[in-house]
Amino acid sequence: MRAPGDLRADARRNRELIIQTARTVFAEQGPSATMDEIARHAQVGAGTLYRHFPDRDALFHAVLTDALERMIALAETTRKQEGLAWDALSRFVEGCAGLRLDLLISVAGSQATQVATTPEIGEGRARLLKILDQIVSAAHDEGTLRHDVGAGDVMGAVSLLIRGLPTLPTDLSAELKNRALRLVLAGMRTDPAPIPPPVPAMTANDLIRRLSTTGPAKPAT
Amino acid sequence: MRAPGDLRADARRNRELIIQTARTVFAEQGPSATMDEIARHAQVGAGTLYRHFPDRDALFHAVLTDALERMIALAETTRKQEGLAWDALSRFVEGCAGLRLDLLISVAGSQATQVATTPEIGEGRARLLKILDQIVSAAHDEGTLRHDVGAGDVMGAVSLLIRGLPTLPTDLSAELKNRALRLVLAGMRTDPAPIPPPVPAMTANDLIRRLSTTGPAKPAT
DNA sequence: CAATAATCGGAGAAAATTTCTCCGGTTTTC
DNA sequence: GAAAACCGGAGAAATTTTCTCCGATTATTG
Repeated sequence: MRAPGDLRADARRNRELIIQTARTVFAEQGPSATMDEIARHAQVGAGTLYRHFPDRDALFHAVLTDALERMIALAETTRKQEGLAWDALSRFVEGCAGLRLDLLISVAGSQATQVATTPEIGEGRARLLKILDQIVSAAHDEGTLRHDVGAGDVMGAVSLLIRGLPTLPTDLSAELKNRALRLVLAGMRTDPAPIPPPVPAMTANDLIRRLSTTGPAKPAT
Repeated sequence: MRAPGDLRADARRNRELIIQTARTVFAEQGPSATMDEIARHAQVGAGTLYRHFPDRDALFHAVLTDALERMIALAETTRKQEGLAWDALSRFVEGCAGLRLDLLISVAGSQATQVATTPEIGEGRARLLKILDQIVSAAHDEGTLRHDVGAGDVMGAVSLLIRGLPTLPTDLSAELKNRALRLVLAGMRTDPAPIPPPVPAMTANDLIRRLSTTGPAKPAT
């Protein structure tokens, strides 16, 4: 017998799937992405989406909460696991990119939706920024992070870059995003990065060539 | 007597106003921003908008062409005026931010709209990237720009950052964008930047405080 | 393995949004 | 100061989005 409030296995799976999918869709399209679009991306019927989340705000809130939890977990993990604060910081930033933990942190601060002003969300955000602040301070003390770079700068840069360029082919968008992220990290160091990774440059021709291939994945009409 | 095709003074003014406004709206909301929204931002009636541009594609094309021209002009100017290629590069990047010459360059390469595949646009883009490539090469030779950073990286970073975070209060969005831009530029240097500008860091508390104020400017309902 | 209960998917009506025209009023030009 | 060109925005038509309903499907229990 399942306790009330427990979901059936497939229901729980779907709920999770929807949240994860919605995060990337919200991240790319902003908080007004349509419900049907999210359902389509998650390959789930509209009914399923609405059963789990009565309206956009409910979904948005769930996504926000989930994303915050993940980011907090990520920040705490890296802080504990890495000896050097700098490594914790860069792993956090890269982790955010990998998980597509997105601009949500900033959307959460705006009046874009009612839900975003929830005390719960504000609290989570404050908690995250506090941890990030500790990492940043440690990196300052350590001498690896520029002193004119704060936790707000880190969050800001992540929020800006993480979205990618949804109108571009997916892989190109991802690559440009990662390269820009690397540059930001390099720019945050006091010294030239110890191992400037010898990735070849993306030249004008590289870009042009890859722009002329197919566009972003479009849902079937 | 005006030649046919010449517009009356007020018409020309409005046309220009619409293009400039549409650029920032497209940049923030993507190529599917609604016509009415653009009209509202430009403080112009819908009729006026449609008289000048029969449909979204026409407007989008005009915006794209205009943006390309400005970017090309900007690139050429900085290249001529600045002795150091690095200075030309950073002035170009900052100029793009200031003019909100935006992700359009990348949208132009996708299949987001039919119009984006126009030969005219592709040609302009290639021209811009060629100039940028020259600046980048010069900066490489000069020893100021990392060799693993190409013109594609510069364009990519600009496109990613320039959009800002439209869901945030305008001034906060602008500041975060500018700070991130500076970090990217710093990250592109071979050496630590000669004058690491002593702007105070944006701390976690700074960010939280400014997130709790009013959201982005919303049009009157 | 069957019975049962919960969940799924998607068609489609209702609501909301967007497009785009039309015309009375205003501004520019000669 | 008259004529031609342009402006603005109300609102009908078209499109998009929301959200419900129910037959089909899938998980769970004994």
